[in-house]
Amino acid sequence: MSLPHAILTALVEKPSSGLELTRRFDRSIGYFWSATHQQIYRELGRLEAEGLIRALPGQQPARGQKKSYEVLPAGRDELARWTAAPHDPKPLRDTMLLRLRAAAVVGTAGVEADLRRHLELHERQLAEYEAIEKRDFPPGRDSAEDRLRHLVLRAGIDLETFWTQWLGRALAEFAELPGDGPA
Amino acid sequence: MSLPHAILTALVEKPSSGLELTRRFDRSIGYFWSATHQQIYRELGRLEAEGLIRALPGQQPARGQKKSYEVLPAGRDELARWTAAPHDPKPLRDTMLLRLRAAAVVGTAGVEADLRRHLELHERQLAEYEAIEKRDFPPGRDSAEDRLRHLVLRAGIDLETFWTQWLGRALAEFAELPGDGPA
DNA sequence: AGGATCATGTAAATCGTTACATGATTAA
DNA sequence: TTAATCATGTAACGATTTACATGATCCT
Repeated sequence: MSLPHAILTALVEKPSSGLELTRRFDRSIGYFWSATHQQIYRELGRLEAEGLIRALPGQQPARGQKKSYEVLPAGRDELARWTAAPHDPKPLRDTMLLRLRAAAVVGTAGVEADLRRHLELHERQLAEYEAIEKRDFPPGRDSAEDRLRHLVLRAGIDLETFWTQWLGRALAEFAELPGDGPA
Repeated sequence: MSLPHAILTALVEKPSSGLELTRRFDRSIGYFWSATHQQIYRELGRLEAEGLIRALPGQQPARGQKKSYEVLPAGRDELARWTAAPHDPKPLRDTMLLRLRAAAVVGTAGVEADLRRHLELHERQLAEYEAIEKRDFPPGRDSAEDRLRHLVLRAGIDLETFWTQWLGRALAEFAELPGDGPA
């Protein structure tokens, strides 16, 4: 039940159309919450029906016409309520870890190449986050919003750092391992 | 499409009944792939229908009767194929990070208590993983399977370490922040 | 005999992904 | 004028979650 609140957050930050939201969910928002345009349009419809957002006035609702939304007071209240409410952390679900556990019983053939590919992907992501940090959070300027957003970006940086280190360690292990046998 | 392969991995490690699998998905398997008993029973049915697993012979299929499964050769082949195939890493989706981003626009009231609660939960999880590491992976003994399983556990330990550190930093930020205003 | 727990399922709702459909705008 | 792209959707399916249902076994 987080997608509607991700959209509310994005719209409070800046009223947007469905496609603009989609773009933002591929960039900054997407660093901690991803969504496709199909999810976004469906959810925009629901949020509007519930009276939490509304289309900006002065726009005809024709298909193919741009339609921007803004958050209504009820939407802001709901977002504040959700943000303050306790939520349990979700258990981890990671395919690569599962594949390594599987490799322990069916053999390691083929996994190493994908470990290397993942390492490259995470290194690229890490470099992108660090560029954003340098650009958007220079030392000194620190409003409360800035510090919170910087904190979120730090989580992304630290997580990508973890993955690059762990994948490096995994590849080092593979180098020492015997062949591809099922054990 | 990873749940069937998580179940195959578990069953290759040791043939089990649905409830036994459920218990294992609350313990070791669950450290990187969680599943409820409803998912597990449904998937066991599918895997059996596809001829990848079978009920251990010599058991009547009555309701409420324990029924154990083992992996057939076709199941082991499918698991090896899936393990070797490339998979893209899934984008991050984390509720706490989203809530902090939301807090930047609707105010931080109430979040701090849950940050503290999460910190405790992650500290407990980290302690549990470290106890397992001490118990199951003493230095010296290192078969190929052991090294791979240890690697997976290390990921869990490092991830929990990241969270405890990041949550600590977040709480330190909150201590320096002004009141609960929407910015 | 009765209740707790073990064990296996069913049903319904929501969420997420993939594929497809359709109108509007812009540029060759 | 036609092709590409912008923009908004629909449809279908699979995965996940929550709630409920039911038989078997064990203990008192």
